[in-house]
Amino acid sequence: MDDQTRMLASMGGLGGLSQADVGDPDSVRKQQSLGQPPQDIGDILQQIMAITDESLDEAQARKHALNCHRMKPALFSVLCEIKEKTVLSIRGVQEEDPPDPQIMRLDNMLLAEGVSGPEKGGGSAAAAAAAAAAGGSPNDGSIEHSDYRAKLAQIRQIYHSELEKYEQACSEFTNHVMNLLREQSRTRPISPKEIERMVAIIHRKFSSIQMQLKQSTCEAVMILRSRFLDARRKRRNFNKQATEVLNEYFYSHLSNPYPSEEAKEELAKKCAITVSQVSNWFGNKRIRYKKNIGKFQEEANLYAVKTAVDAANVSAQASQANSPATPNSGKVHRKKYK
DNA sequence: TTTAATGATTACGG
DNA sequence: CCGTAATCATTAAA
Repeated sequence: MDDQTRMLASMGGLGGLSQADVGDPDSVRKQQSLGQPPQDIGDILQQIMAITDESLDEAQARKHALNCHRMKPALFSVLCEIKEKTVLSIRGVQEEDPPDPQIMRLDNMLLAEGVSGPEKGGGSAAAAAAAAAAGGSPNDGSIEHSDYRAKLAQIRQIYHSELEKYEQACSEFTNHVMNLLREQSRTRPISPKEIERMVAIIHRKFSSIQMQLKQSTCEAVMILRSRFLDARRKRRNFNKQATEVLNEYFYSHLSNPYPSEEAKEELAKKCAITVSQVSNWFGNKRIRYKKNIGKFQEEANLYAVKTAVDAANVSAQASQANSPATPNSGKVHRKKYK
């Protein structure tokens, strides 16, 4: 619109309103070559320039009259041509820009998270894949997962409704502007091409607004993911029996508390946790024990006598060739390593 | 509500 | 990848 106002201004500057040599010499020459007296052109231009000073009704009538003037098509095309030359530099600046990498990244992510893209099927599948890929716990994952899915669906719904709102607003605005420009093209040199360009500009603006929506949606998804998929936020202490098994192993191998992969697997099975959880536990235990042996002395003694008792039981049972009950007696595995 | 315990993650070295 | 050490975030205890 800037160019249009400038156009008017320049016309006003050139005009002198009643002079015969109004406007670009080119245009005058063209008009003359069409066999029209220059005075006619000047008169029309004067009417156009004066239109803003008239009352609304007068202006309306004047516009209609001008639009029906026999000179209108020729004058219109000439003015459009002049204008095209004037705004050429501006138009060169923003041509078709290639797809913004930023928005492509956002789009890809939204698609991957199942926020945009096809309907529910794809979405939940993506969510499931994401949850599984994060090394989810097979245990209580179902509850969290359904919760996660519900939240994701909520985000998706908001996203889509917002998107729809934007699109509607965009088309509404576009229509409005198009109608306005079409109406104004009765008295101002606005070519269809220019209207097209304006529409493109509007779409660009709206898509940049949409990018903000996508951005914030992505953020929301990331937060959601970190809340539900980051196990730190959903930590559950191991149950009593599991820590007992782990501690038993730890204190009975205090001189070398590094379970082999095999041993880890067995411990994991016994404790109903994953191998990596066993590794985490031993890592934490070792460092914390080392850091403050005194604090763990009591615990160490406790498990020492425990294993001693167990050992005694085992030997007693072995001597009796009997072992039906006591499922939780930590069988001391003769380890082969070292 | 403050504090200790605890499982998980991260940074870094081998 | 495995381990250590520091740190985070949550849970249980005070």
